[in-house]
Amino acid sequence: MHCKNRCLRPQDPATPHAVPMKRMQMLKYHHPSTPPTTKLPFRSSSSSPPDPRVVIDFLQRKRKSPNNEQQEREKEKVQSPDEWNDEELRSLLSSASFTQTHLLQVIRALNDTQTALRFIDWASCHHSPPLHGPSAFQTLFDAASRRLPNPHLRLQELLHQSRLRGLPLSADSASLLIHSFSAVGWVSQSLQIFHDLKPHLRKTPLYNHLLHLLFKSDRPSDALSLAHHMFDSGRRPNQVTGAILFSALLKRSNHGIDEDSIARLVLELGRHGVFPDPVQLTQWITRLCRNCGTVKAWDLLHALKDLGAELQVPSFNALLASLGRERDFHRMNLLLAEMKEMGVEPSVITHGILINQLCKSRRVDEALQVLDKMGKGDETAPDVVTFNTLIDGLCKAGRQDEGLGLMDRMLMQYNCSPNIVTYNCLMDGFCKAGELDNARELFDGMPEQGVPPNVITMNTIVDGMCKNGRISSALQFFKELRGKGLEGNAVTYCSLIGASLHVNNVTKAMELFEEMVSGGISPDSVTYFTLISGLSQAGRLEEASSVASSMEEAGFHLDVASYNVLISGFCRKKKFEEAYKMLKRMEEAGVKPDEVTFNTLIAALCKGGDILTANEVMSKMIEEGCVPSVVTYGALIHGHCKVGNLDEALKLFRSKAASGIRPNAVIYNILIDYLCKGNELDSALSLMDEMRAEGVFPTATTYNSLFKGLRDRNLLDKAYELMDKMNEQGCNPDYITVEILTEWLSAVGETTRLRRFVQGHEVSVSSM
DNA sequence: ATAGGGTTAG
Repeated sequence: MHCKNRCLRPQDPATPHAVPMKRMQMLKYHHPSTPPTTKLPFRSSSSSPPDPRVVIDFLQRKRKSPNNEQQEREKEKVQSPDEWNDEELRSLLSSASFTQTHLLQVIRALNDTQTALRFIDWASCHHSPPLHGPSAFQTLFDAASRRLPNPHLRLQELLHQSRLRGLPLSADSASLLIHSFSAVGWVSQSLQIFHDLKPHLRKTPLYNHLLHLLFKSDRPSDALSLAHHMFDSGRRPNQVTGAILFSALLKRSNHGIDEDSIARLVLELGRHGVFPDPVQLTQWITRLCRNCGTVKAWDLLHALKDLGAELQVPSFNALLASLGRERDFHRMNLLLAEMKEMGVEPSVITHGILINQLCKSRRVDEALQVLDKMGKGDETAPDVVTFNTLIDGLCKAGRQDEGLGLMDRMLMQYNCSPNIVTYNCLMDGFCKAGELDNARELFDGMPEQGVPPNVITMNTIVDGMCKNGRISSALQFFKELRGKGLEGNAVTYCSLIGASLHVNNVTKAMELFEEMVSGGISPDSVTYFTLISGLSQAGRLEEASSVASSMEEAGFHLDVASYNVLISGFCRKKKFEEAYKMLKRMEEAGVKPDEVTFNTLIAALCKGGDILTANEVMSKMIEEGCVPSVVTYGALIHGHCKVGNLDEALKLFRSKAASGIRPNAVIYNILIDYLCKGNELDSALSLMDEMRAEGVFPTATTYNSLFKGLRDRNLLDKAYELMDKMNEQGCNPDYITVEILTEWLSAVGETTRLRRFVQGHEVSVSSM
């Protein structure tokens, strides 16, 4: 009786000891799915099984001890079972009750792997029923994994032997091997084992282990594919799967991966009842909002809600805040209604988000109403952040006095102490309103309230002083605080530099810049822009260009606005070559010229009377996908006026107005100015009427042009009429208005009317 | 929840 193809025949004369590899790979072992059909003849019917100990002794006694060379050679081969006296071993194991279990006991008890392998091979052929190979190897793996040190090396060798025999791994063997290999970082070996495993043996815990391994090995996208593979093959995730995926995918290091794919994964887990905890869900929502927009986050939240996930206020808050940032009040209201319906109580944060949104939308009174609806003295009571939001809102709406009042109220009615932010907001409000003294008073009171000023406080006041033209006070204040240990930062210097440039004090600006850099404060992109813009406007293009170079050297890229400001500077100096060079540099740097870039060039060309080239640039503008706007046509209209072609200017004005481009005050002002200069005062006046009829309010510039025209013709009464209109309309005269009228009205002895005008009273009635 | 800029036509 031969066991062809199923086992190695011990009597095969060609290969008594070493079996060629090809033959080896043909070895087929007994496998549960392919039960042996052949019955072996040497089964005895009798008696109890022999003591496994006896078998073990036999196996070990009979085993030849091969020399090292032989051992090396034989490693790659399945050991021939011929080494034992076949008949003797057969009779030893012939008892019918010597089962698979006993065989495994024998294998387990054999200390020596080589002997064990030989025995497995023998028993797979000669025993009846044949030994089940995968189980035998599982026994070997199990034993090897317990022996220290380096069980993984022994397991690797055994795995090799198992593969040589074409044996599939049992689920337990695979799990054991994967655990051992992954513990020493053998990721691809672990994956290979998993891959070779029959799909029905790939159980959830094994998936979990590999998912964990892949994340630990910094292969998040592989982990993600494995997870998707898991779901696709119908394997159910459990809580552990969820715990691994949720926490790993929220880590900073795993932020590169596709959010969509993650969202799908979260949903898939949810379908199996595995949900992120409320904190994780909130983090997901925040991240989805930031990276993919609120719609994705909205969908996820609602899908999870439908799947029965536990939803808590913070998750809603995250979504509400993001909807607020997008000004999506409709969805905010829907979500709030849903919360109410689900019985999720809004928290202080929820109310804070609402208040913040209302304030940012300039609806401060409604925000104050929300405050009144909140609790007092319980956990739904407004906190310092709530008050700060409101105070800031009031200040930004120019209601800084009410802000101050609210600061008192928060302490008195809510027992809530103002903090540094409260003070900073209020001081900013006073500074922006030009009430520097009030700001200073608050500042001086801070230490005794136990709220020491910080760098934001300093910057707020420094900027306030700068914006109110008090640069030397600002410098003085800065110096004073430095003496008290407060250090400035890029923002401090930015305010000071910007203000210096604003008053054309380039020397001071550069000095401050030097001081800043030598003080170890790195300029940021805002500082660079401030410098470039200020220097360009001051006509210091060389310096501006060199700052732009340092900006690039510092690793910042110039943005469109920076290039535009430089181009505009060169244009103002009529250095068109330089302007075009800058345009080229900009394009080379990959920054696309925008509407402003083209308008700058067109305006400069028009100003120089080169309408032809201006039109060419406008064609390029359209080619590049930019749409000419009111500003573009305004520049061209100005160009036509400039070269004395008022008719062409009006023609363009009419045609563009007809095609739906609404002229603005600037365009009317240009035309009115040139009409006045061209002695067409009546047309100018009727254009102003038209302007009003179109809903465009005349500005001081409009009136200035007309006053000049009227003065040249000495049309006093018409001037009084306009002065009244100006007052009625609430249009403040600027210094030019005052200059023209002062000169004209004093010359004709009508200074009273001028005074009344400046004070805002009616001037045309002569009974004064 | 707080601080600095935002370019073009009169």
